[in-house]
Amino acid sequence: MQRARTQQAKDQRRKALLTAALDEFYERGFTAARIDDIASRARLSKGSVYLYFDSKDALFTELVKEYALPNVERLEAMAGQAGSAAGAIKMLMGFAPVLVRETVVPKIMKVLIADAPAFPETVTAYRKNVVERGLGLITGILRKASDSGEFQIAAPEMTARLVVAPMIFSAIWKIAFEHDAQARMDIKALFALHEKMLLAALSSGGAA
Amino acid sequence: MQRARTQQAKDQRRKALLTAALDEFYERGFTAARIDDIASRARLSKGSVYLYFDSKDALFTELVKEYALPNVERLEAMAGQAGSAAGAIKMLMGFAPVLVRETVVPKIMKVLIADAPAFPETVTAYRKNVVERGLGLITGILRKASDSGEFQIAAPEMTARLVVAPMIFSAIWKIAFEHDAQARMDIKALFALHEKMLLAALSSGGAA
DNA sequence: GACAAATAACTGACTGGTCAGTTATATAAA
DNA sequence: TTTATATAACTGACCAGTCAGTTATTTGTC
Repeated sequence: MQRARTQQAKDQRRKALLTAALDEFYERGFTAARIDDIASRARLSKGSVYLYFDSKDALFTELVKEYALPNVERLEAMAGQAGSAAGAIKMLMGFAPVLVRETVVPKIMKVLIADAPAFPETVTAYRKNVVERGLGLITGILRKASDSGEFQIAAPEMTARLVVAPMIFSAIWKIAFEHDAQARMDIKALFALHEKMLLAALSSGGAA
Repeated sequence: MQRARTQQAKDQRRKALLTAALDEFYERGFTAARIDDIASRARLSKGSVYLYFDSKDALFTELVKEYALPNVERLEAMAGQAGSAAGAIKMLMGFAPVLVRETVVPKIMKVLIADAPAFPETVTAYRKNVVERGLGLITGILRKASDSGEFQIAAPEMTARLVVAPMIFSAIWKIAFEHDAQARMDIKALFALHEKMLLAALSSGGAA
């Protein structure tokens, strides 16, 4: 095996190990996942894993830490661009299928759900830094829209959760069922409908 | 130890083992759960588990099988009573907090999500017999409402998924986050709002 | 009703296999 | 030649599943 001498090369190895770990944790669960398999996926041997991480636990917690933020930041960047709440919702509903189908988010979700009791601090950190922050973003948009008179929204925090719920639903669906091709779902259609119904509800005062 | 000599007593032991297994699988995950611990929870020794079940795997699959149906049936019974789609939705939204807080459904969900890849047939069976059947029930109600002119609903299957999404959302929230008291959510309020917004969207033609 | 024999539920020590983490050795690079 | 990186053989803890032995309960006999 060629050696990673530069810092850059080492970072690359580290990252390869993290994605390998995510895939193994995703497919087998934390306990059933073998360090040996994670190493092979990253084209290294087991011993080398311990050059980059202290333990299996460390692999897990650093994995979540590393993959957590980028997607919220992406979301925040997008939300900043939209002028109205309606515009922000449209943007979000366009982004949702990408989030579910093309990002690592559903995998992280599954891994976190599955092993929440074993890593309570990691889960709490994820909730605060990613979930609550994402919800807060949407809540803020809704509250602003309510203040400006665009919509009437009595409970923006709750409404934000309802905005987000179909994302969780479709991520879970994918995770749990879509290894079976028969169960595939038209996620774009789902979010197109969600957008329509949401805007209809908001503009007819359904959240007032 | 008192012995289970009658069939009834044996059924009771079996059931005790299944609920013990559910709790252990829920808290630790399938692989990390120890048969020894499941046995202790049911006040038996490890060896006795194998008098009632062939293997750890069997414990899992029979567990899901046994706990799956009753809740759909409960739902179907409730849905049969409602006259209108609006009535059915109100009923469902009243039942949802009970389902999330007081039934075994979120635990089963978690266990299934966590170990889906290890038990693909069990998961497929669950999807068909429980999830699709539950969704089908709601789809039917919506379709009937569309036919009778109560609401206009272009895609009842998709709409049904949006009706259900907040149930999954709150179940996942509970599973993942609520070991931390700080994260507790007002589920009743969530479903009250969902009901309002849903009915607003449907009656203003948001799903047409 | 008392006792013995038969039954079957139950137990826990044991086995075989697995796997996280360690370490002695090899080798690429400088 | 020295150093850092990688490897693979190794160790020890752990646990699913087994089975020989134990004992609660029932059944048969007097």
